[in-house]
Parts: sequence; C-alpha cells; structure tokens
Amino acid sequence: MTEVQTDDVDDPAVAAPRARRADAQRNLDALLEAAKAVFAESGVDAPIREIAARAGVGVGTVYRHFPQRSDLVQGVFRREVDATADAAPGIVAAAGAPDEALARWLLRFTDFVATKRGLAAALHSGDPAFDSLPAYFSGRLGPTLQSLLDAAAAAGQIRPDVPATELLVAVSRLCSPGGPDDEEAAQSRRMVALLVDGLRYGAKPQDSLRE
Amino acid sequence: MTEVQTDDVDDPAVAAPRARRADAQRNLDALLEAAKAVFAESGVDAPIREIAARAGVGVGTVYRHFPQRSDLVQGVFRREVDATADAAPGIVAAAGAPDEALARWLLRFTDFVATKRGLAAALHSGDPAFDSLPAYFSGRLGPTLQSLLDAAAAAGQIRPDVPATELLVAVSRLCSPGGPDDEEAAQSRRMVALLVDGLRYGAKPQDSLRE
DNA sequence: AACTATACGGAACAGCGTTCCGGTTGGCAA
DNA sequence: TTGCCAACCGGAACGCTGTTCCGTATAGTT
Repeated sequence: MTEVQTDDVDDPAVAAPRARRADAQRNLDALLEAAKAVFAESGVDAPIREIAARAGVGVGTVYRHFPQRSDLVQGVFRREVDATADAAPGIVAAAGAPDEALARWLLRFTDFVATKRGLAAALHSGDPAFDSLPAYFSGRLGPTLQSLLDAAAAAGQIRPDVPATELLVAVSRLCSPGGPDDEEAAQSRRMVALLVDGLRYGAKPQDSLRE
Repeated sequence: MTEVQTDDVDDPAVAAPRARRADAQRNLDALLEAAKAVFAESGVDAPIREIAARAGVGVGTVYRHFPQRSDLVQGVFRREVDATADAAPGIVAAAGAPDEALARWLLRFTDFVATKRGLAAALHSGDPAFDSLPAYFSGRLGPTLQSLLDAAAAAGQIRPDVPATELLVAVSRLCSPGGPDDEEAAQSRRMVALLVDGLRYGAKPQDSLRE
C-alpha cells in the first residue's frame, strides 16, 4: 500500500537495493487472499499453517512476509478497505443511477464486513498494533460513501441528511452478528437493501401515498 | 452426574453416594489457591501445567476437578469474592471504630481486585460461561460494603451519601491499571486510603481547619 | 486386616507458533 | 544466450500448549 516510488532506474540517487522479485510478489498476494478467506471463516486466531497451505506456500514464507500475526491481519484489513473504496468508481460507471450505485456499493461493503468479523474482536482487544486501523477505516471509506450519498441526494433520490460515518457503522452492525453461513449473509443483505430504501423514502415521501 | 439412587441401605432417604475424600478436598483447595496466584501474575490464559505444579498435583487432577478452564476461573473468582465478603465481620471486630473497619476492608478488597486482573478480560470476552459472575460480584460485595458504610455514617465518621456500588467500581478502577508488581500495588493502596479520607472529610469538614 | 471405590500422577498424543537452513530460482551481467 | 548470486522458498525441527488415558496409590469402610 505504502510502497510506491520504488525505482528511478536511471537515477543514480538513492537507488533501492533491488525491486521485489516476481515470485515474492505473487506469494504475497496469494497469502493476503488466503488469509482473508481463512480469517473470515475461522477468525483471526486461525492456524498459520492453514493460511500457508491455502496459499500454497510454506510457513517460512508467511513469516518472512509477515513476522507478526498482527502484520498479516493489518495487511488483509487494509487491502480489503482499499479494494472496497476503489470499487466505487466502477460501480458508479456501471450503475444507471446514483441511488443504484449507492445501493450496490453498500452491498459490496457488506461483503467487506463479512470478511472482517472476528477481526473486529482483534481491533478492540487493546493490542496497540491495531491502533491505526479504525482511523484508516473511516478515513478511507467515509469520503467514498459520502460522495455516493451526495450524488444521490443531488439527484433527489435520497434524503440528504444522513452522515456517511453513521451509515457506515449502521451497516456494519447490521452485518456484524451474521456468521459466515449463506443464510445470515443473505439476511444481512436484505436488511441493508431495506436501509437504502429508507434513504429513498426520505427523498420523496409523497410517492408512498401512491399505490 | 445422573447415576444416583444406588442404595438405601439403612437410610431410606436420599443417601449421598459417598462423601468427598479428604485428599481430594485438600487438592481442590490447593488448586484454587495456586490458580489464584497464577491468574494474578500471568492472567487467566496461564498454562494449566504451571497451576498444577504450583499446587503440587498432576495435570490429571486439575482436569478431574475442573473439566473446563472456565470452571477453574469461576471457582477462583467465587472463592475470592466469598473470602472478601466473609472477612468483613472479623475486620469489624478487630477494628476500633467503624471508619477504621471500612478502611481496612477496602484495603482487603484491593487485594481481591489485584487477583482478578486479566480475569476482567475474560469476564468481558462474551463467553457465556461467565455470565453469572458480575451479578455474583455485586450481589455479594455490595451489601457487605453498604453495611460498613452505614455503620460509619451512623457514627458520624463519614459522609452518608456515597452508594456502595459506586465505591466498589471506583476502587476497582483505582486498582485495575496496577500490575502485579509491588510498587503499583502499594500505590493503589495509597489511593484507596486517600479515597477513604475523602469520605471522612465529608462527615466533619470542620476538623480540616484544625492542624 | 482386607477390600474397593475414589483419586492421583504423569506419560502420551495432537496441535500450535516460531526458527532455521539446504535447496531453488528470478533477474541481471557478460 | 549463458552463468551467477542474492533473494526467496519450503518444510523439518523444536518447544510449548491443552487434553486424554490408564496403571498405581490410598482413604474409608467392613
């Protein structure tokens, strides 16, 4: 995430020792992907070996990339937050209307929350290694959601007075009790959809008089 | 558990199968004592073997008396709560005045809180095995402290308007950050003593003018 | 004193985190 | 293209953990 400006190849100034090897990058990606899945279904205390096996690498590789378990947790968390935020433009482009984009993105956000259950426990466990995560969460996702809300509100499709941060935690809580099984996930999605309908209702209450 | 009603040899009433053997009772006591110490210095996640060794028994013995770890935690907790509450009459008898008894009992309570640090984390971990503990805590200790407060207030030695439950949590928090080391424990005790002086001050503010 | 239900101890097993090192390979230089 | 070496990989190995199991010892009764 924060590993930009890697090489100014023909610049003799502070030359990075060397770029990361391709296989290392591949394994790192596979590891984050596997950890995401395992964390989601077994919690953040899942065995390292299981994650390694899922990623098709040895445990040594896990420890080289993530010396501490919290490093792996943070990596997964940040990656998911980024992916969720970055999905917004594509969803806006694909959706026909701002309120539809909003609804779809919130559903996407639901998937994210499902990933991080159990992870929430780690966040509140007081471990200082996770101190920076909540700020990252709202800092990255808040503005994204706010822009979606603003667009839909400007189009007169939803009520304009619901803060993004509140909606964020509301949706989180709607999904948090839900386990990894399909039925509860589906239920969470229905509740989120209902919430979005609530936003729409506030925008044009006169429509509710029609039948 | 469910294999009773064996024989009504000479007592037609429900005769207990047999009493607990003396050595079993000894080991149970030693176990609770050892667990108390180990929990206090290493938290409730301390190795079972360490507790067993401290009690001078084998791990098998631990598991027979406490099949689950939570059983041991509960046992220690209840035992400590009981001991703290039961200490009150003796302290009252030994102390010269009600306010002195109050002060000494609160110091005694401080020792209890020191024991249960880390245990607090277990209490709030959502494990349903611990659901009954908070109620046991305030139900047992609240009335005890209240009677001490009432006695001291009736004697005009302290202010009468401080509820026992509030004082209970206040003292808990005063001690909670303190680790197991002697310096912080001593500091906690000083703070508690200061709190008691505060109670006294409210009763007869005119005394503070004397020197 | 003899007998038996009860209790004890610790070896044994399984699973975990973490370290370590011989073998492998990607990417650069020649 | 070929060769080289640093970077990287995999998994064996170690130590610690919870938990089970059973041969042995003993308290309490007859």
